[in-house]
Amino acid sequence: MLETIISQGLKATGRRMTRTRKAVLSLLERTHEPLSASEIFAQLQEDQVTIDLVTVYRTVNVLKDLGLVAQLDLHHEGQSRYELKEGRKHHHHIRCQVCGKIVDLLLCPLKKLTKLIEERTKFVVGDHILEFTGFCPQCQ
Amino acid sequence: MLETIISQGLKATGRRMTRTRKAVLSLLERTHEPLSASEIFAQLQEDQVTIDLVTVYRTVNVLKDLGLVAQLDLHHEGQSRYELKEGRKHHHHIRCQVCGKIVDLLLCPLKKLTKLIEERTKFVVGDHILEFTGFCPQCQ
DNA sequence: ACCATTATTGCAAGTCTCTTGCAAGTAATA
DNA sequence: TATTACTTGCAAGAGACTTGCAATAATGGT
Ligand SMILES: [Mn+2]
Ligand SMILES: [Mn+2]
Ligand SMILES: [Zn+2]
Ligand SMILES: [Zn+2]
Repeated sequence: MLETIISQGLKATGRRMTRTRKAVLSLLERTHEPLSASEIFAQLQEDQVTIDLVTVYRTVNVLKDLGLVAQLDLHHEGQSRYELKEGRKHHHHIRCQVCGKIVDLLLCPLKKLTKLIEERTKFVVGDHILEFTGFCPQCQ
Repeated sequence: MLETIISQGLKATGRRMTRTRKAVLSLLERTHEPLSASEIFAQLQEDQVTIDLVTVYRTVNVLKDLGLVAQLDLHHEGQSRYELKEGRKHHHHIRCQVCGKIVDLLLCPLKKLTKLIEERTKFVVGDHILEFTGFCPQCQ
């Protein structure tokens, strides 16, 4: 169970499992789009969970430190989004530029390209971001 | 000449070529890395050009509207960067996570993938962003 | 070259996302 | 249950970017 896995990660780094961390985790677990801090905050308010926006930021940063959450900076959004990594593999996203809907692209075409780039640039390639925008079926 | 091309674009949209716009353009023209607004501001100060940071923001937005400048949102940078599109083709970037150096990748591997994504997601794909991070030759 | 028109600029203030300081609250361990 | 130290909420701050407005300057016609 996710909460158990994460409790271990927290404990291993001298941190504690708390009411608010459980609430953020459970929301991320049942949501299938990456959420921004303010969206997490708003949804938890709706769920009658007492939490401060500052705590949301601190919580997603802890989860990111533990490697349990990915932080996405989508083009021109001006805010980060967060999604659970646990149990999902590396992937990318496409976002509708009309309604904002975000869909997982369960692929990554960049393994070979990375090698080519390292040869050409003499960089050691670490990470990459890849994101598509367009019009979703409803907004065409 | 670039300034002539751009004067036409400005005029066609009821805008004017000004001292500050010339200064920003000439800086972007002679710079080979994408610049942030504050970098443009700082460099112009150094060049003895009197300009306000607000005007830099307004200028890059005008140039973006005219399709003459690309706005890049690099991962976790927290600020946008701008580069001239005029005379350069679509490409992507790699950034050194130590020193911040940004290098052009004169390639784009995403033509075929776009078609696949449209089939799978039923989105109409518009644009994409692709960026690599890593360690440049000096910082390894 | 001058004037009238209207876009542009600089300054101040505002917005938005995200971070930090600190006292009060609470989880973990014995 | 008592101790310890991590976590929280509130207030304040930082940084990127935007907006309101009066002063300034580019443009086009004379
Ligand atoms: Mn995803
Ligand atoms: Mn470039
Ligand atoms: Zn990938
Ligand atoms: Zn591309």
